[in-house]
Amino acid sequence: MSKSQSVSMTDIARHLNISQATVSYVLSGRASGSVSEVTRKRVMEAAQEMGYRRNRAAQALAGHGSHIIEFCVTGFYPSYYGQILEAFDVELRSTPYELHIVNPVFSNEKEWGFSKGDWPIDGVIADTPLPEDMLASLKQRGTPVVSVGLFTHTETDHVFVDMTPALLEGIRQLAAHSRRVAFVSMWEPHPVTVGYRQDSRYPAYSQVMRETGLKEEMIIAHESEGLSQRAVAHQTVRDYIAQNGSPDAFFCFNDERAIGTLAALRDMGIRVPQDARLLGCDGIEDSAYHSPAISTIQYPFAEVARLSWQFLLNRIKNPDVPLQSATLTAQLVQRASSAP
Amino acid sequence: MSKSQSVSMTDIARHLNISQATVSYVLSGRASGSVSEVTRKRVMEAAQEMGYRRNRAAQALAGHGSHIIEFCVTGFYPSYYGQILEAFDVELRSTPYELHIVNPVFSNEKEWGFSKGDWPIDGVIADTPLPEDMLASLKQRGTPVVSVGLFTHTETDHVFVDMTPALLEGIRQLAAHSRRVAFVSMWEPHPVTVGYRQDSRYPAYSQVMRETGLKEEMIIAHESEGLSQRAVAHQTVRDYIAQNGSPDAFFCFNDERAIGTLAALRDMGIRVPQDARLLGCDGIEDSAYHSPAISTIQYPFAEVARLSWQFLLNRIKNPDVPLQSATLTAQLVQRASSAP
DNA sequence: TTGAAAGCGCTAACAC
DNA sequence: GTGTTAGCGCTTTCAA
Repeated sequence: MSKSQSVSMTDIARHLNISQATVSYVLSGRASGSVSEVTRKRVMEAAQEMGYRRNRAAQALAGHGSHIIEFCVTGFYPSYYGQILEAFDVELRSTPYELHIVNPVFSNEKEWGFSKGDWPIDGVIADTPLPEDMLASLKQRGTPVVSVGLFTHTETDHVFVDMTPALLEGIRQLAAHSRRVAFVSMWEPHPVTVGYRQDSRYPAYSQVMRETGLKEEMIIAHESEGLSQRAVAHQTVRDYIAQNGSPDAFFCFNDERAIGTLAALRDMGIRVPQDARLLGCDGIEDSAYHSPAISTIQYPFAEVARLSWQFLLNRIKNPDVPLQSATLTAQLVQRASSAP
Repeated sequence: MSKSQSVSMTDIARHLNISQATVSYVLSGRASGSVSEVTRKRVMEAAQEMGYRRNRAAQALAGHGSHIIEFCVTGFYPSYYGQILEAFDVELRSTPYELHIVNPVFSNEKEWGFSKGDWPIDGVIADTPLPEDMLASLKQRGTPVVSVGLFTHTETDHVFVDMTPALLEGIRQLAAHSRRVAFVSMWEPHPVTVGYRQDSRYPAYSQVMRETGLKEEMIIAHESEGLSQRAVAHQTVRDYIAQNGSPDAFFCFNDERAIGTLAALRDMGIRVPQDARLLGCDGIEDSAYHSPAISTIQYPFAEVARLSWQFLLNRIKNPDVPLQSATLTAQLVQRASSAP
């Protein structure tokens, strides 16, 4: 492995015959008031010429704060991830902080001696529930955590997205004109979880089925190695219909599955919305561009990013503020796919 | 800002009344053969109990290598970014390396004294051309760089994706049955660039227009603040058709613009492929799921990730290997949208 | 088998 | 104004 040829402050100091501390003062701009203009100029020029770049690892080690925000999320694709990441990225653009994306599922594996991502961090944003031990260790060391989305930890700062009202509204509309409303889900119905909020999609679906006296029809399109969510949904729904005939309404766990379902229906010659109606969830951009446009529950990407960054920054600057939490209410977006 | 409460090796050493070096031996697993089993056990247990986590900044500073791979790309969304990022993420999952995503456009701004992303890095993968000065400074310090995709630097290791054959094939097919073939582009035609490869979409389009004697029709759908690529294309193409009547074929700069164009055509009551045919570029997953399915030039995401990671790792381990380069040839994927 | 000590590049308190 | 000095948490000789 090649030795890194970086230019250090010491190099500049030696070159200029001054002390390294002075170089630090100038380059960090911290006590630059107490450095003569002449020296300042010389340092800046030397830094430029010699190609100096700071070493953030050293800076973080010596000083306080790394300006790293660890963003816990389970992938970069599909678009839900892309859109939430983009929203946070935009939010941090005008700050000195930067996103360090970590997948808690894999980073926690102790395969490499220790997990990836053990950088000194100033805070974490969790778009997915954190493992118990990770949460505990963050708490112990006093690292600010904001948890975000549908599965927020209730004991950390959080921005919760409440889909229940929109979910009930949307599924009720589906049910109002249908005999069979299927739920294209990701999982079998869940036992109730603790420590963070329960996913509200199945409960909402189940409630409406009870209200209307319709029978629950679960179509489970799991995560699958090497297959996209929409590909799995496509196939699963096609098989399901072949075996069971078609429901006349589909509520899908997310827009990915809604898109896959739409493809399946097209394959089977079932027209949307005339023969079967469709409701997705998340509000990724794609849902609006399909034909027919897919009705969905709109996740407020930008607002989530804005608010949670505000919470996090607030706590970084002032660790002792009381628990910050907010609830954003997702909206039902009616489009052609669910028109009665 | 709260003082970080982390447990250090020194803490463990003090607790166990041994030297910090020994703790390092055990915990890093480096010279663990030469540490007694008893000591090893005690250290491991203490580390566990006290909640030790390594400090990668310190590790990187003291040792060699940070295991950070800087991935230069200009965003997380739309899906092209998501898919390329996901492909690399998968590739690195089984290694101790991790991706640090940096947008060279913004990271290079010197607004905070220095740019973001000045971490010690073991290598960089560039999905977008790097600014001259960044490239020079990487070269100077001997950091391995692999440049990737359609705009590869020719003087670094690179994995180039050649779209030209597929492009020519696709556009020729479009032209063969049409009187007006428009190019829904991102930019006005470019002057020739140096140092890295020229984008081949306009040249291919232009060549086919010359071959067939058809007139070039450029529809420019720029990047636009706060509007997605497909939204801009949607609007731009709609306006264009309203003013100029409709071409009977559209070659689009990427699938995002193809999706936007498809929406515009739908708005205008122009049927695809009967009245107008459509060809996209990139091969993002979405393109396959639209109706009609959109023909496209398939970017080989997984192969690019696999090959370029191989190149990079190779050079990290052996800095003096001769220039590594490969060309992957993109394939035309014919789907309903361009059926004659 | 273990410990002492130097040093990675930087910050920050303090002395001159 | 500028230099001296002591770390930050870790790796890595070199001695013991």
